[in-house]
Parts: sequence; structure tokens; C-alpha cells
Amino acid sequence: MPSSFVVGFHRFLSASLFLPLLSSPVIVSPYLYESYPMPVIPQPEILSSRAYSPIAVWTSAAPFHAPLPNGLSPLSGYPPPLGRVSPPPPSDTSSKDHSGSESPVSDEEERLQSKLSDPHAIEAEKFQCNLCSKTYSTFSGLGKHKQLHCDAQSRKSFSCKYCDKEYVSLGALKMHIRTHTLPCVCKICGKAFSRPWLLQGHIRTHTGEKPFSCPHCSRAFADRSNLRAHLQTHSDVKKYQCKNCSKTFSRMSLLHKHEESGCCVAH
DNA sequence: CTGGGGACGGGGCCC
DNA sequence: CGGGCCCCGTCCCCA
Repeated sequence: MPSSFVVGFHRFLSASLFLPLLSSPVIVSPYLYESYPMPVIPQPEILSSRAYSPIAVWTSAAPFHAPLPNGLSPLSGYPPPLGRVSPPPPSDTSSKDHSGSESPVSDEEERLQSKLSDPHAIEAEKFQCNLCSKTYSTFSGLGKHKQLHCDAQSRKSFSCKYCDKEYVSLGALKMHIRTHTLPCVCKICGKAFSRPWLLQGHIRTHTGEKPFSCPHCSRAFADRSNLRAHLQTHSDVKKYQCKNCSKTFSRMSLLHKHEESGCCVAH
């Protein structure tokens, strides 16, 4: 995904919007931010109030072969699939909305049900939707109703007005909308971010602050993820392993490159 | 071409 | 419910 640089809706940003990022670290006084009245920039004093604790994974007592974070085994094969989380089970909170708008298929289903509901011919309907409490005389009828109507609506209920994404919770939607509105703007270069901590990390590119130090060498990083990737370079056995040649890589992207380059052409 | 660093995006979890 | 943080991941660039 190309990195977005969408900041156009912030009126006060003008020519500085599309200035390239400063290529060399520039020491910027943290007090520079304080001089701005806009509240979007967090004060640098609160950027990193917590002292960085060295990564527990790479303790000196267990160099390079300690268990990886999250219970990852260094040679456990491929990392988990990219899609980490499947949508949560449908909640019953949205079921109250299903009686109002009927899809054409549902209307047809309703008519069929109406025909079948002859009090002289049909016994009580036995199959009830657990989401909207509608009842159907046949299991297949209920199944079609749920597939085309109830489940589809309850699975994703909150739609983004800026794109087609939908979310199961309002909180998740609001979080996503921030990726469109980008309310956190860097005062130095005008770049905008969706979350304050993303801006904090970006500001380090200006200040040169690197609070994440490698316990095994003198390198330091502004980004914890980059330190984590760097720690892999100290390991004999890296996290991502080719399932064909057993070669290990520090990053999934390197494993992918390796696979695409021909090692694993045989599927 | 490969490996590594820099920068960043986004979902989930916790408080 | 919102903010902060963590983790996983991607993309780009460079040596």
C-alpha cells in the first residue's frame, strides 16, 4: 500500500504540504511545538514519558535463542496468515433493524411464507432466526433468509462514508475514519497522520530521537518495530523460514523475495 | 540481487 | 468510549 500523504483538508497547511521530508536529521527544539496554538501536536514532554525497557526477548542470559515474542518459535515455519482476525460472531444488537428494509429476495421469501401460512394446511413454523426472530417453516427458508439478509447485515454494520469499508463496531469505524481525516499534523513538515503516536514516531525523524536501543550492538532506532526487525539480524535462526530450503529470513518481505526469486517455484 | 534500515499503516488490547 | 500502546506488516530505499 503506498503511503498516503493526504493532508489537503487542513487549511493552514499550504506550500509546506508537499515539501519533501528533510533528508538529514535536523535538531529541532522540542519547545518549538509549544509555540503553536494548535492542539494537534502533542507536547514532546509527553511523547515518551515511559523509560524504554530493553526488549526482554534478547536477554543476556539467553542470547539469540530465547523464545520469540508472542510465543513464536523461531523455527515454527511460516508466520501466521496475514489476516489475523476473522470477524467476530454477529452480535444481536443490530437485529432490531432488520424488520424495516427487505431485500427483493426476502420479499419473495415472505410471499412464499405467506402462501404456506394457510392456517388450514400448515402447522406452526418451526425455524426461527436467532437474529431477528422471524420464523420459517423450512430450514432452507431460514438458511436463505440468514445468508441474504440477517447475517450479511449483522456481520458489518458501520460503513465508512469516505470509502467502502465496513466495520462491526462504531469504535472501529471511528478509528478507520481517522485514516481519512488525518487529524494529527506535523508542525514541521505538515505531514498528517491518523493517530497521535504515528505523529510522535514521525517527529522523531525530525528530532533524531532514537529511544529504542539494541542490547547487542550500539544501534538505536526511532521505531520499535524497526528494532524488532533489527534484532532478527542478531539471530542465527531467523523468524521466517522457507518451507522448501529451510533458509531463514529476518523479515517476511525477504522470505517473499526469496520465494519469488525461484527457490520455491515448485508449488 | 540480497539484506537491512527507515518510515509508516492499521487492527487489537488495555486502561 | 476514547486514547495510548503494542504488534504485525508493508513499502521504499540504499549499501
